[in-house]
Amino acid sequence: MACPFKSKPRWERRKEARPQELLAAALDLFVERGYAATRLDDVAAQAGVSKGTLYLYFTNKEELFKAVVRENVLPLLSEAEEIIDGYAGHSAELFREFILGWWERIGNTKLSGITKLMMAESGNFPEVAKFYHDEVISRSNIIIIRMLDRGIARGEFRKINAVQANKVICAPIIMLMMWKHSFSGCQTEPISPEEYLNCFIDLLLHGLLTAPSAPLTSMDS
Amino acid sequence: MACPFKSKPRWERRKEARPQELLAAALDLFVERGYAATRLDDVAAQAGVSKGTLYLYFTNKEELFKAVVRENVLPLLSEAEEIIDGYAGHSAELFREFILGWWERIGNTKLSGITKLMMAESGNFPEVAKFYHDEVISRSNIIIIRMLDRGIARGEFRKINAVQANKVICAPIIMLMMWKHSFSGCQTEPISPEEYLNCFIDLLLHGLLTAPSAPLTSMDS
Amino acid sequence: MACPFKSKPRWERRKEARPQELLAAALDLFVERGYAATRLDDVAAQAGVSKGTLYLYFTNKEELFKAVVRENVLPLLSEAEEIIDGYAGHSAELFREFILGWWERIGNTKLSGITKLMMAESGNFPEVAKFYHDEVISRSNIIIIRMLDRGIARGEFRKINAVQANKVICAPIIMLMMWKHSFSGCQTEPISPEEYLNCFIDLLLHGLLTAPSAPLTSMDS
Amino acid sequence: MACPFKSKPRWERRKEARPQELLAAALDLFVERGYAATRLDDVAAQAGVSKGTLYLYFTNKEELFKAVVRENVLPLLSEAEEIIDGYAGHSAELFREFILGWWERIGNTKLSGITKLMMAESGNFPEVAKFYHDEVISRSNIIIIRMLDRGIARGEFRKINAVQANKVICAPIIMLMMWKHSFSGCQTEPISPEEYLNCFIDLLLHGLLTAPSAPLTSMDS
DNA sequence: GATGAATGAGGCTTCATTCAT
DNA sequence: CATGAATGAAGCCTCATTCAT
Repeated sequence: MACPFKSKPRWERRKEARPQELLAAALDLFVERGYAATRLDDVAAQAGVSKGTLYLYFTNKEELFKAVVRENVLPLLSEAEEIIDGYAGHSAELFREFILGWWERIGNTKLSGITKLMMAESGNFPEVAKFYHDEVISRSNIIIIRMLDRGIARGEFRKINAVQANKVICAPIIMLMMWKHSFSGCQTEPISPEEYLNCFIDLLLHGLLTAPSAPLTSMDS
Repeated sequence: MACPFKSKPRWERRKEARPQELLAAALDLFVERGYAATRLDDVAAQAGVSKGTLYLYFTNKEELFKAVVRENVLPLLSEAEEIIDGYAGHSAELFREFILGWWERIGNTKLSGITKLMMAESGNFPEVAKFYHDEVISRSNIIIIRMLDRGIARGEFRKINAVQANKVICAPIIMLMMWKHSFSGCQTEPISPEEYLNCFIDLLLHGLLTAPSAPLTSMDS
Repeated sequence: MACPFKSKPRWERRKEARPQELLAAALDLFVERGYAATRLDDVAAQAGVSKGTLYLYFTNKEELFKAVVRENVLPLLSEAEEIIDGYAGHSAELFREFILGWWERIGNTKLSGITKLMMAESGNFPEVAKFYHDEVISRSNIIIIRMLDRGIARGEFRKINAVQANKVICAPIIMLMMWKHSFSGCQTEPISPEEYLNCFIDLLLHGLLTAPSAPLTSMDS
Repeated sequence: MACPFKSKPRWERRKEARPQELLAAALDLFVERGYAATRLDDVAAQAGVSKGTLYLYFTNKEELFKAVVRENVLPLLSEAEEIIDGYAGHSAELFREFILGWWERIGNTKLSGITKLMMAESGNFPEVAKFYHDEVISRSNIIIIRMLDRGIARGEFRKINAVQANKVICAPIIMLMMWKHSFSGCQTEPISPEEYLNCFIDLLLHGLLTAPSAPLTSMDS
């Protein structure tokens, strides 16, 4: 939006700036409307260029979307991987920081819309789905499973099935993103992400029961 | 499914059965492809009628969808409300039965696709979203919150914020439905719903930590 | 163009008549402008319908073109095959009748434009080219080769290589069609097809030389 | 191809070589894809310059094409005219040498693609068609007619209508060029140009019949 | 009631040409 | 001279909705 390039002539700077401007516009619109409902005309218009210009930089809609993901999402995964590998404290604290850090950098950002979009439309765009699955979902799963295994190995977590728990734990995180982009016009009392996350962390770590001794034995089956 | 028209002659029965056949076809296709991507041609074709006929029974795509929800989802909510109100046992057991019963009647059914569809496309169809929010989501929330409050009131659950916990608890349930309809072609190792649900119930009730005494005091903030 | 259906209501007759009207319009425009340069909008407009209607009857441009060929060209090939198989006279006379008959039914018709079109654009539309080659060109070649072999077997033609001669003989026939659709605006003195064909038949049967003894021995190499 | 700029420094040579490089690239692509389907981007890219540069040397696509013809085709016509005017032998031998020489210099060359292209697309580009007709076709016709008249005048050819025969004789020559560029992906057994040409010369000179006395009198009509 | 032919706006993509630098 | 970013008209195809019969 801001245009700090006034000292340069309008035209010369474009080669470098255009892709970024287009990616920013594309991110906005993909997040706002979804993949199928985003018209490339509108992306171009929002970036302040004509329809044809977009095709100078991105082969087609699919590649534009992939570029949005590469530009915005993948770096965050790398960052997360590094942080976790270097962490020294209690696994519960790691989880807490991971979840809150994720919220700060993704959940509370336009990027949450990408997650929502892919959950919503992967079925209709298999190529895009495959790309996203391979580049984002697989890596995300590995990150969480690694954290769980770390906690179990250090005796800080109960011995649970990390692969299953990964899915269960992901769910509230993903859902918080989805709610941000679903029924946003309908929520009488919108979710407070902070309270939601604290509630989630609390439940995740302590469970629901008052007494640690479970009243249900059927769980073992 | 049920056919309460036995007393009428066949051709007349057929006439009154039309809406049911259309609703069944619409359910199938909405679930398979989503709202926007479902073509009314295909709905009519799958129901064995012409496209024009569809418009005799349903004003437009939106009303068709609403009718699908009314026909298939709302009765299940009423049923759930009744069961819960009449339950006498431990709240943990109620939760367990609720979750597994939900899986049996919705999650493991085409109906899960409706949930997924609404999460995915509500943003692009505000009218539909409002309808679904008012008729389904609000009522679902009330059901779960009532169960939580019951557990707290009976001293079986910790004193948590039921409104927040509702969201957190819903999340893995909803996500299990979404995964059934997202990246289904990409999953190298598909989720086992049973294991997932057991893991969820276990975590929900017991939490993640080995010791009941939480190592994190920052939770209170 | 003429509309002899006034007694029927406009709407009812369409189902039967539409494909034919569309095929006629498509033939006209394909012949006039070529494959790539023919816009489906124009085909529809010339048939008096909207763009979308065309797609009710033909999947896409390629299928429309194939249908034009199937409707207009293939029946003529069948007819030619029958005539030749039943012919009893001298092979020179058969050739003469074949060529003049071809001129009457194809060359002097819009259909000549199809031949021209395929020669012109097969390279850019491989799928269409394959179809046309398999359905039309191969069969045409077989027809002419059969006539040549017949003449040789009956001692009426010299013993020549029928496969090669087929190509050589086809050439003036095809070229006459091509000229009709190429440089038609440039021809100061347009070709007279009848004179051209007589000249061709004469040359084909008698050759160019005054004396039957060839002055060139190098031909054998 | 030849580089007559050796006396100049390299960078200046390059400047003057630009049009040649562009023409070479244009020839390649026009021949490969046709007139309409050739994109000027590709021409510029193949010549190693930017798209804008192309417009420094050629006003537009049409002028570029004309320049390709002027550069590559017209010199060959002049050469042919000279050879024929200076020929002393039997007209049959002249024809033979003309045809084989044409094959060597045009037919068996990229240039054949120009002929094919003009036959294919002249209808959609009247300006180009007029240019090509005036500069190439008319002159070619004159050349062949002159050879026929020479043969008749010297008593070496039968007294035929040279103007018509010109067309008939051109046809197999042109068609051989067209086949090189049409259905090239479909040909199960591709044409051998040498055999084709020998067959053509043989038929042209001797005709098809076994006996010189024609069995058909209807030819005179 | 039932039909299904017809519509036409709208979306993705291409490419000859222009022009500021 | 040379560049190459930008344009925008145009073409193929889809699909919710209408309506004459």
